[in-house]
Amino acid sequence: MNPSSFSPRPTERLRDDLLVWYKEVSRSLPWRINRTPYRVWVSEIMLQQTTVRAVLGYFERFLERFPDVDSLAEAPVEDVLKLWEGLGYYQRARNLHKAARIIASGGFPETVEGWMNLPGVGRSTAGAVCSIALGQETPILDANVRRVLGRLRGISPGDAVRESPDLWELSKAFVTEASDPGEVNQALMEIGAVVCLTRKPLCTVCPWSLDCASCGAPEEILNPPRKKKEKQIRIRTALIPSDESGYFLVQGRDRLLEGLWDVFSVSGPPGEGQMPFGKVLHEYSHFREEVFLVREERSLLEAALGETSSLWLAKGEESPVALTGVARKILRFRDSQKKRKKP
DNA sequence: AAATCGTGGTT
DNA sequence: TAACCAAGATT
Repeated sequence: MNPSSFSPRPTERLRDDLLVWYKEVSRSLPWRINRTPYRVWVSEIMLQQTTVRAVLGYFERFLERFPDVDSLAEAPVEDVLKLWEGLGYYQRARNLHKAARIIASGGFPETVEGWMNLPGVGRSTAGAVCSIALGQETPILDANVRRVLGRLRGISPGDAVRESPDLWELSKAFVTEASDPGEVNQALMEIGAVVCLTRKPLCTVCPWSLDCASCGAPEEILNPPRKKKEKQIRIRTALIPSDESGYFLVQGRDRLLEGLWDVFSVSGPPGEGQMPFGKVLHEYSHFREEVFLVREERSLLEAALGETSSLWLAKGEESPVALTGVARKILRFRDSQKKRKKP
């Protein structure tokens, strides 16, 4: 906490300083250049739980292939997933596509409530789109803003429930009567992304250092350890044709990885007599997976597949369908690769 | 309302 | 290297 001289200025003054700071240091990002509802919406969906760096390339490719909402609506969902391949949280892509078809027939929503009716759009994303693309005084409360405003007012992450009414109200105060509410919201996110860092915030370069209830606070206050839940380990065995000519691909599970393609596998460890020639580890949000790699006669695999719909991907061929992350790891796997221990 | 849903980078 | 983290939404 700040010493006795601590006396935060009114929100309006804080906003002014924030905007001055933002004008000086803001990164030039493609979705900040041309703030149409379509571009802002797509960027906000991609940026959910995803870093700016990871999104940049995807955003450019996506807008080149789908320059407007009509082209997105008309596309098959498989094409959308292929462009999303590797970005994760694939329900975002499916929801984006669904929403595009709704927008294509009914037009873009013009209110927060309207946007929230679209699949994949919650209050924070709706607030971002309405402020950035439509100039409305709509607040946001994403992870950045929750952390920044929580620290400003001394609300620890433990106290700040996900939908803290206090923090929503404070966020609303920042955009109220702002000349460019979208600019304010982006500045709030930006300061969270580059100054008010989760672990070690750069308070010395923060425009609010004299106003912040948490400036200089120890790290265990700023970022208290969360409850750690042990990640369950699941084991699978990927079955790869022994002639090494390629791979059988099958579709992902029900909700997890829906619509993506994976290397044909069975659950559990290799059976008796199956000597794995490799192992691939993969980490998901809430569990980790060990995939043993086993060779089998191609004819045996075809029999095992039975009626299961599958695709054949020749070795070295670029996949025309969207692959899961773990599938791409398996495809990259080479027998020769051996882990070298550091000297 | 706690669980679910991906991935790549950082520490 | 294991753990943590990033412009959340949905059920």
